[in-house]
Amino acid sequence: MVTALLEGLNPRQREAVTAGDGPVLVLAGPGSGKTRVLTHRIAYLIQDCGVRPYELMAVTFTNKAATEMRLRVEALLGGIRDGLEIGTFHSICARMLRREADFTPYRPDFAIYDTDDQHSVIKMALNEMDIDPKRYSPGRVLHKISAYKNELIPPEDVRADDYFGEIVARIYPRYQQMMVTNNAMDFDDLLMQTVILMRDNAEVRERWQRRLAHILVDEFQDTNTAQYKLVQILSLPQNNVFVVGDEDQGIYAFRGADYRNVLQFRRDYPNARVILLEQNYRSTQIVLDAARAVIDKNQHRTPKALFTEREGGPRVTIYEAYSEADEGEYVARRVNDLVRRENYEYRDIAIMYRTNAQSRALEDAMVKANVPYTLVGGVGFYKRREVRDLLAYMRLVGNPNDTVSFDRVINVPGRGIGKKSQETFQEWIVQRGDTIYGGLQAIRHGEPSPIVGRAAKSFADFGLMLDEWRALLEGNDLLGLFDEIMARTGYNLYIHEISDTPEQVSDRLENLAELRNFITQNREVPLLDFLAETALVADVDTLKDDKNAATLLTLHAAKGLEFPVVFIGGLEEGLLPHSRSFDDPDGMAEERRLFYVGLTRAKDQVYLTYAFRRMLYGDSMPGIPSRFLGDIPEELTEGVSTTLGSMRDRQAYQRQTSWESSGTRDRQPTGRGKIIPFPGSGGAPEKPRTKYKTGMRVYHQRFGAGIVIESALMGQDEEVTVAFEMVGIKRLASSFANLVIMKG
DNA sequence: TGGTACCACTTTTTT
DNA sequence: AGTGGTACCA
Repeated sequence: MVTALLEGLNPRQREAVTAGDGPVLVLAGPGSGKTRVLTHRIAYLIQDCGVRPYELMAVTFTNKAATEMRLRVEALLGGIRDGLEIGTFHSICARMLRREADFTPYRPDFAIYDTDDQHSVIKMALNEMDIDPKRYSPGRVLHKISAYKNELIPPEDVRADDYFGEIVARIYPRYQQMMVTNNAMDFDDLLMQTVILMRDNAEVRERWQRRLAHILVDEFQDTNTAQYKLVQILSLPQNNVFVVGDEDQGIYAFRGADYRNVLQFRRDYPNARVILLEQNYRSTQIVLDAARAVIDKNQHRTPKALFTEREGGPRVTIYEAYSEADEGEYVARRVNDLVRRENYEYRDIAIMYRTNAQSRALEDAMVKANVPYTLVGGVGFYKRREVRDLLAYMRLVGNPNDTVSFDRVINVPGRGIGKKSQETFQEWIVQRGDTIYGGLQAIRHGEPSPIVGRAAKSFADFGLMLDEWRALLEGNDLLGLFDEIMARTGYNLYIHEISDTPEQVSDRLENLAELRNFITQNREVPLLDFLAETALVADVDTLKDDKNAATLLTLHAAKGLEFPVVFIGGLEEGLLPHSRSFDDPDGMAEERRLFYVGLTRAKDQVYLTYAFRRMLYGDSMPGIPSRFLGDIPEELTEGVSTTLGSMRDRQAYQRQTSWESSGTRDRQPTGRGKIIPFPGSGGAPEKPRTKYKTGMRVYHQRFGAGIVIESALMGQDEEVTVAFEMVGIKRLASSFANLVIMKG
C-alpha cells in the first residue's frame, strides 16, 4: 500500500508526503506538484498512519481547489471519507462558528454579508452618525475596518494614528454593533470571530485541538494574521502543521495577506522541517526562464533553482496592438490559429488580464471571431440584481433580523412602502427595542403603531408572507421556498417592469432559471448552508471544466491553474504594473509576482500583448509598454524588432521606461504579423524638447503624485499625460496644470 | 410615493 | 461609456 501511494513522486515530494509529526514547511515553486503533495500527504496520513479522516483539516484558497483536492484524495483512497474537513478558511470558519454560536455574540442562523451588504451597513452607520460619505467613502472606511479585523484588532482596541483613522475608530464600533444586531458576519468576521472564540474559550479550543490531529494549509503565502493565528492555535499542542507555499506567488497583500508569514513560520517553529520543491512539471524551459528573469528582480526572496525537463519550447511572443480592440482581435485570431493549425483545443487556452474592465474588449473580439469562451468573475452571477433580490428574500427567511436584506426587498416589487414608511418603521422598532420580525408581527396583529393606512396593510401582508415561508422551511424544501417566493411576490412581472429591453428580460429570467437550477441541485441542503455557499463562492469556483472554451480571467483568479497556452493582455504601464502601485515598492513587487504567476500558468506557450492606445472612461489614452516586458531577455522573445536596441538602450528603458511614442504613432492601425519596434530601441526620431519627460515624478495640486507617461508640444503649450497614483491617468495642459517636478 | 433627469464617479486585485 | 445616487417634479 505504501508503495502505491508514493509511486511516481520525486524524492523531495516523497520526503514531504512522508514527513513525520511536527511542523513542516514545503516551499513549492510553480508547477512543482504541490497539490499532489498535499493530496498524497492526506491519503498517506489516513491510510498508513491511522489518522481518522475527521482528525484532518485541510485549508485551500478557493472552493474549487477544495473540491478538486477532495476528489483526488477520494480517488487515492478509493472511496469517500466522511468527516474529512477540506475547505477555504472562510467556509471552515463559518461551519465552526455555526456549531459553536452559543459561545459567540451571534446566533447560529447568522447571515454572511458580502462587500455590497457591508456597504449598506456602513452607509447606515455614516448616515446615523452624520458623517459625510463623500469625505469618508464607505469603501475606504471598510478597507480600514477590514485591515483591523485581519490584524485581530476589535473596535475597542483601535488606536487611531491620523484623522481618518480617528473617524474610522468612531465608525468601527457602531458598524460592528449593527452587524451583531443584524446577526450577520462579514468575511473578516468569519476569521476574526473564530480566532477570538478559540483564544478566549478554553473548552471550545481544547475540544477542537483534541479533534484536529493534523492541519494542512495550501497557498500559505496568502494567509493573513488572523488565518495564521488560527492555524497556530488549532494545531496546538502537537504542532502537526503542514504548510505549502511560495513567497513568489503572494498576490493578496491588499486583503491583509503577508507572504512574510512564511518567514514567520520558520521563526515560530524553529524545528520545522523545510522542504524545497524545485522541479517544475508544467512549463517549458523558455517559459520558466522568462518567468525567472521577471521574478529575479524582486528583492528579499529565497532564490529558487527551478528546473524542468521540458527543454526549449516556443519563444514568448510579444505583440503591440494599436488599440484594445486590435489587441482583442489579435488574441482571437491567434486562438483560432492555435485551434485550427496547432492541434490545441479552446479549453487549452487562457486569456488573462490585470483588471476586470479589460475583459470587455476581449470578450467583444471573441464573439466577433466566434471563439467560444467562459468568463471567470467580472460582474459575478451573485451580483446580479435579480439574483440578489431572490437571495435576499431567502436570507430574510433564514434570518428575519437581517436589516440589509429586509431593506432590499421590503418594497421590491413595489408595495407602496416608500422611504418615509421605511424610516418610520425602523425608528419604531428601535424605540420598541424590537426586531424586524417582531415589528412586522405586531403590525399584523393590529398593535398600535405609527404605520397607518395602505403602508400598514403592506407591512402586515409582508409579515404574513414571511411567516408562511418560514413555516415552509420546516419541510426543508429549498426549491419549494424559491418557487413560492417567485409566485407570491410576482417577481416575474416585476422583471418586465425593471427591464428596458426584451433581451434584458430574457437575461434576467435566464439568471433566475440558473439560480433555480442551482437550488435544485442543493434541494436537501439546509437553507443556512446553502446561503453560506452562495456567499462564499469565489469567481474561479464557477469555472466549469466541461465546456470546450477558452478561459478569460484576471491574473488573480488564475492562481493555482494551468493552461497549455496563456495570453496576458494589457502589458502597459499603469495597468501591469497597475498605477496604484507606482509609488509603493511593496506594491510594485506584488505586481511583479502577479505577472510571474500569470507566466508560470503556461505549459507550452505565452503571448504578451499591449495596446498603443487604450480607452479609459471613454477617452483614448496612450499606452506605454510595461517595464516587465523589458525584463524578459530578448533571446526568449519574438515579435519584437530585431533591431532591438543595444543593452544600453534596454537598460535605460528598464530604469525609466523612457519611451517616446512618436516613433510608432503613424503606424498602420492594424498591422498583421508586423515587426514591432521595441520600446527604447532605435528608430525614434529626435524628439522635440519638452519640459516634462517620461518617467518624471510630478505633483499636482488636486490629483496628487504621479508619473509622466507622455508629453508632447501642442503649439505654445505642452500636453502632459500623467499617471496619478490616486486618480489614474489624466491628460493636462502644462500651462494650467501647475505641475511640480519632484526629485528622485 | 415613484418616476425622471442629471451628475459624479468609476477601475486593482477578492474570500 | 456606463452606472448609481440625488434632487426635483407629477
